[in-house]
Amino acid sequence: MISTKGRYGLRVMIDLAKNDNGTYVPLKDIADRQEISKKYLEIIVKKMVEGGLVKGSSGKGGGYKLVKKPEKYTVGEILTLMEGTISSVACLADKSYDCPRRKKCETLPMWKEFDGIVHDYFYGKKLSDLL
Amino acid sequence: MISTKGRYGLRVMIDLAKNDNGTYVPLKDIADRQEISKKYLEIIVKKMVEGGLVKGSSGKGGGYKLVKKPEKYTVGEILTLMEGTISSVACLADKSYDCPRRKKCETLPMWKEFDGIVHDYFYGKKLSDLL
DNA sequence: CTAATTCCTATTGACATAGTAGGAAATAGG
DNA sequence: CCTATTTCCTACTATGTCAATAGGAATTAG
Repeated sequence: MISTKGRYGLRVMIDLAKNDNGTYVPLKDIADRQEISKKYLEIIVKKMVEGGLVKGSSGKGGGYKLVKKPEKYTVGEILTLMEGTISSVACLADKSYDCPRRKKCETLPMWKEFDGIVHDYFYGKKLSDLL
Repeated sequence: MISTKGRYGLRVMIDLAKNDNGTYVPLKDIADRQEISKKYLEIIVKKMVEGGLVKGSSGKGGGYKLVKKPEKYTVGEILTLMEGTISSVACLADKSYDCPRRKKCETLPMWKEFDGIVHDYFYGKKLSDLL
């Protein structure tokens, strides 16, 4: 299940794309438009800055802006950053985890196939597709 | 993310299907084969009994058995019972929830489309496909 | 200098997850 | 009837995540 981090994060990205006029967009404006607490959005946006999705600028006239064009972002990369993983099962979320039942597990192939579908869907969808 | 309830539940169903000889299969055997604590499986299987997926019988010679043929179960119905919902976002998980931003939400159509894909995948997959 | 804004740390309440523990009730077979 | 086996039931617990809130420090444009 996608949490508010992923859902709100995506909405922030869309908001930034829609209100991009070259300058920085203050978080307060985004919070007002999206009807999400600005305080909570700070946590969300901080992650996005750390993950390199957006750029922040302090001080008056500051705010946030996208670092590339909306068509260059995939929904997948945004969700993966915000959620940590997009995998549907713990077995596949941690790539380094080597399950002892890997070979005999009857469900693993299904989870892998499903994960592939999910991956293809979200990485095939661009931020610009949501505007 | 599918929790152990859904993952283990599915494995119990597969185990029951594979070891179905007309009689009841004791949980101890399933726990041994699946390498999952029997105590924990009790919680899992209890849900499956309540949900009508399997039938339980107490006492010596007791255990659990499927109530229909493996090809009559979909993975979707099993996961939905165990997880509560299979929806990827809270907005869609609770059918009665009427989001005030429903009309202007730019992400909702995507979540709906994605949920459709997930639904089709899991409800199109039969328990018998996993044997 | 000031107002606006991000940046940073800490805290909280509620809930879910992944179990464990102990025993009561039921039942088949001798 | 007795016993071994098995489900059924209630309770408990530790850990973590979620969804925030709170207060203030640092930064910067005008």
